[in-house]
Amino acid sequence: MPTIQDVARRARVSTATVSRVLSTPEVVSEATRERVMAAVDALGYEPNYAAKSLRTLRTAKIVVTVPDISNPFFSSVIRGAEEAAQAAGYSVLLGDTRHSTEREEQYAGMLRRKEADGLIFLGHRLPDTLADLIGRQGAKAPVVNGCEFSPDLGVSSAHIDNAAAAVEAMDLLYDLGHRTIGVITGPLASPISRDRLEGVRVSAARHGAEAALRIATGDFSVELGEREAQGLLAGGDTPTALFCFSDEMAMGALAAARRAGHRCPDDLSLVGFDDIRFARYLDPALTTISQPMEDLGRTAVALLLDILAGRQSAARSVTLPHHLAVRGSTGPARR
Amino acid sequence: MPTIQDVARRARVSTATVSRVLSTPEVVSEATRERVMAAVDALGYEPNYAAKSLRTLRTAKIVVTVPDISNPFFSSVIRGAEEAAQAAGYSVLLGDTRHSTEREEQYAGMLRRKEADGLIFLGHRLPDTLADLIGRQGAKAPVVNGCEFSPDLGVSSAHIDNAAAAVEAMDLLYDLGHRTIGVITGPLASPISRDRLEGVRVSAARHGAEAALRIATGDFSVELGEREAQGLLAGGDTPTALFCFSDEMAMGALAAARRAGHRCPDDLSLVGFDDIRFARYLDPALTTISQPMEDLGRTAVALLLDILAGRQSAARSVTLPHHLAVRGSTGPARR
DNA sequence: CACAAAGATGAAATCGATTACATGATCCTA
DNA sequence: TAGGATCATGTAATCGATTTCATCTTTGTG
Repeated sequence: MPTIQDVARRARVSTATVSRVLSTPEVVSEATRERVMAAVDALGYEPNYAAKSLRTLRTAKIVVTVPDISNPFFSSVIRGAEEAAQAAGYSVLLGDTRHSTEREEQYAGMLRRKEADGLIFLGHRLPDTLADLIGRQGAKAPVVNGCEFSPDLGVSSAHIDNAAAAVEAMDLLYDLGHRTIGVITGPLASPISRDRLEGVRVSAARHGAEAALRIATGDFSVELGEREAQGLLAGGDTPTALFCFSDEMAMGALAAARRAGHRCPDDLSLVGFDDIRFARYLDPALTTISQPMEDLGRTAVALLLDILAGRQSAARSVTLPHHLAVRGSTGPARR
Repeated sequence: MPTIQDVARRARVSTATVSRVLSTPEVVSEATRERVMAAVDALGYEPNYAAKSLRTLRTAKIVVTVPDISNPFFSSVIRGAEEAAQAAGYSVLLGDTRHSTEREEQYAGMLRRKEADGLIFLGHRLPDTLADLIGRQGAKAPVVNGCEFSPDLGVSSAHIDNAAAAVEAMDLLYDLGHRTIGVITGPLASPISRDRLEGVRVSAARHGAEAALRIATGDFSVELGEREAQGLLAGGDTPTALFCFSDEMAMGALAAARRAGHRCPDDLSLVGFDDIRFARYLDPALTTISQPMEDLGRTAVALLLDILAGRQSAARSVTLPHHLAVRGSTGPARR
């Protein structure tokens, strides 16, 4: 691999000039510039990244941690993040934490080692390492939350209005005449779940149906969606509608309902959350809250870049629009 | 941020000793080691990554490029890759190429800049940059293919026996009495598609049904699966079974079939490929070729690590086992 | 007890870039 | 035409680690 020295020698200039040609060509004379570029091309020179990074203290990398990359919601958010990062000259270090605190800490360590310039976390847990960092640097800490909103963390974030979305979903069901409604939440440790649950309660209260709520705790996975739905549909006073906090869980719930002999939407209405690519291909097509997943990723990156550029004094939280996509899985309650 | 100098000063030793304590503690006396570690802890020292990398010429990073991270097959492979990389002390740089040659080249450039030690590509296109590298270094080039097998590229790879898998899928359909069978392939530029198509033809020939094959070209996406299925089901001499080269396309095909009034599996049998997490939750549960997706990722990383460790002289290709998961979407042909 | 071997540590070169400062050449203006 | 301003380029310090080689101490052996 040729170094800047080789290029300098070949072009008969100093390394300083080579460096200038590559980063601030306008201060170099036309003739020299051409000579240097010729040498660069001839040798196939590319600046060594580690050397550059050591000198400039910039890595042009951001870490994105995610509890499970094989979850389509997260992979779509990552996709948006990767796109925006790439466009801004950054690359993405992927951290699949598999819900493990230890791995989260490990990835957070990359910031301390100057292995990355910033970090976006898509889960809800803020690793201790980062909490320290935020304690010291406040809003200047290069950390952004990808889709949850926890005002108390003091971290910028991109998210939708989860409570409002949940209200819309529940309102739809009540308007269709449902009374006894089952809800399968995500892990309650996550603010995203708590916000949605809050929305569920608000809507139920408004419709005087709080006592008719049937709440089960899931974890966003298709497996638990199936199991919890089975539980909800087994008891007496069976719900006539189910609201799942993720499309994956709705998929599981649909399978459970089918197995229990309920037809959707005739016997059971179903609402999901996220609007993953497959939602509309289910049978029936899934009514769901549509989140701008890629945009969440892009926005998170934009927030992080603002911090890295130093134009950010307080934590900002951006609320992106969502909408309720009404499809075939919801229908009037049968009496 | 404290540097190795700060630690050395505080522990009253040279930087060489600090470095030794951290990388080869056994050559340092007990007393010194403790003194140094105390200083490390007190200062919260972490070795600067760029400096280390500059000196050692190792980055402990591998690039994984993928045509579309939001595709569940790819995200599962990536998941396995990330896990294996992490376990071996490497981290993963994610390259979502969005099927763009330009982006592929861009990521390949990371190898030249020593921004990463190796690269795994999950698509089928080998960027020119890498072709050069392989031309120069042969099997020692730190490049591995993630799921396609192209012997002519001279690149190690991890994959299943796609042709054999396709034969099994088709045999199942013929054994169920189907004759006119529709096939929705992936892009024919990809060897993976061509191998599977070859398997399809072999099975058809064996059953004397080559003339009854109906072949459409898809791109692995749910959207094209739907459209191509619609086309196949519209013509005269409608197939009674469909074999799709991805579960996503099968999902689209299922939706198209439903819309066209075919019931699955009564009127139309359906076989997918991949066995993504959702396959078994479709209605009916999808019969499909089950690929060890995470294992493909892990194996690709293992191959790459072998190359990086210098214990690899010729390109190796590892064939992992697959199996045909027979579920509800296939049934006897109605006459 | 002398001398070699083994063990522990330090001094300094090195990796490959960037950049502050110095220098020399050219140009313009009074 | 002298003097400063402007422009182009070079010299060398610097970023923060690792590692070779040298030095000094300790231990072991005949």
